[in-house]
Amino acid sequence: MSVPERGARLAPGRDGAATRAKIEREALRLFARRGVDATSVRDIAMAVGVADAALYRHFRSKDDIARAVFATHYGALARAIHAIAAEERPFRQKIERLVALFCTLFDETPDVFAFVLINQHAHLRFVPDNEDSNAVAALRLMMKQAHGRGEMPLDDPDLAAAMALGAVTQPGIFKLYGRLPGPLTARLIPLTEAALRVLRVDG
Amino acid sequence: MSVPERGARLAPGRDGAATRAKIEREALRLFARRGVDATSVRDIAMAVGVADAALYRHFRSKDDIARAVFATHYGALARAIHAIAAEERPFRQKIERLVALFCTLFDETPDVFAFVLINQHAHLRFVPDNEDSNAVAALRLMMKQAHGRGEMPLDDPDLAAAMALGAVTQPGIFKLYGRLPGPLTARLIPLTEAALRVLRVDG
DNA sequence: TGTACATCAGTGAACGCGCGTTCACTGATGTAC
DNA sequence: TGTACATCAGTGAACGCGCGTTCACTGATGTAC
Repeated sequence: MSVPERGARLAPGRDGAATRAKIEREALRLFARRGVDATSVRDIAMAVGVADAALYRHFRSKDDIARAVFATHYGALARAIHAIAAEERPFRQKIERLVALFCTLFDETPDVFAFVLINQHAHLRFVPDNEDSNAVAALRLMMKQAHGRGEMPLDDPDLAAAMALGAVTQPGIFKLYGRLPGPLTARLIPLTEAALRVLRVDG
Repeated sequence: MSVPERGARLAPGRDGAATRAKIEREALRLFARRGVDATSVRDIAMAVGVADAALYRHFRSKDDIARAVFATHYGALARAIHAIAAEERPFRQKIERLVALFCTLFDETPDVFAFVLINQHAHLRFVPDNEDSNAVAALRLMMKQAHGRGEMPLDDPDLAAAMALGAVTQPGIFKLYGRLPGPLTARLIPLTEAALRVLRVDG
């Protein structure tokens, strides 16, 4: 057959795209739990079930793996925020949806949350400052729009974004340390309320 | 002389306590800017102006240096917060003083802020959970007290501490990334206002 | 359909580098008598 | 005060380990004619 059928059986571990995806998945898991530096190339290879050298068929270096994992998840977050910003709704509802997005992200994929949070310091300087790649730029845009439309009184979009973001993510960090029990989604109402009050959008 | 006078001249680099202090100082600077893993023992020794092996006269290992630096500054922060919590004042004023403390800390010693922030993940699990060693425990106590006295309505001290802490520290992180210009002290009023509103202490 | 060749995803072994740490040693300062 | 010894803060060289990465090679799959 010239074109492989969907789901065609290949020799075990011979599907390149699947292996690459598995490398990203296992690397995320290990990076999130131990940190990038404490995770060796051999650790990742062992988790994937291949020899160390096989990783270099899919990525140019260990750093390349870390960058790819970060770009994937941080970019997805940025686009999700940007999509909410672009919706036709009152600002108040956008904030509600945003807080729900963060809580869901945290509860369903805590590894993504932990990895992005801890590694932002290392990677953020290489992320372009546009709303489709940079979650913070997307947040900033949302604040700027809301202020321009008279829906939010704070006139500094960066400060507004920082304060609201912190009020929501810091509880996530506390949860990582075991200081807050239960799913974050259970705190949806107080967290949304806090974000709205920081931004002075309440009544 | 049997007891060295204060300020007595020793042979250059022969004052043990001074060298130890300088190691902690230079290690903090390097750890804050590059991270612990990216800083080698040789880097620290070179910054101090001694041979690598000399560090081992003062610390048992590189990790011991990192732990000492973290304990020093994180402990000082915890005690400062605890001292504010213990003052005889209205809660509102305590929050004002707390936000001022964070802003001053950030503006005057950004290396301390960056180091503690980035390395909390690695060290916090070894910090005891009492108000004199753990900044978060001190904050928690302050929230619990305020709620007990009817000065702050939120009944979950951990969640309250997390949300207020995040609203204030995240702008500091933005400043580290160059997203917020000028000293943080210049934002004292909006930051205090944000913290008070998160905690529903405003009027 | 068969044959020859290219490509692709994998292997195991090795390489060299930088790292944290240890070693034997030095010389200045402190202490005992 | 002088002498003998202990302690302390430093040195330069070396060690071994684990790391990221490279290498030559293998065998399965895809492609051309």
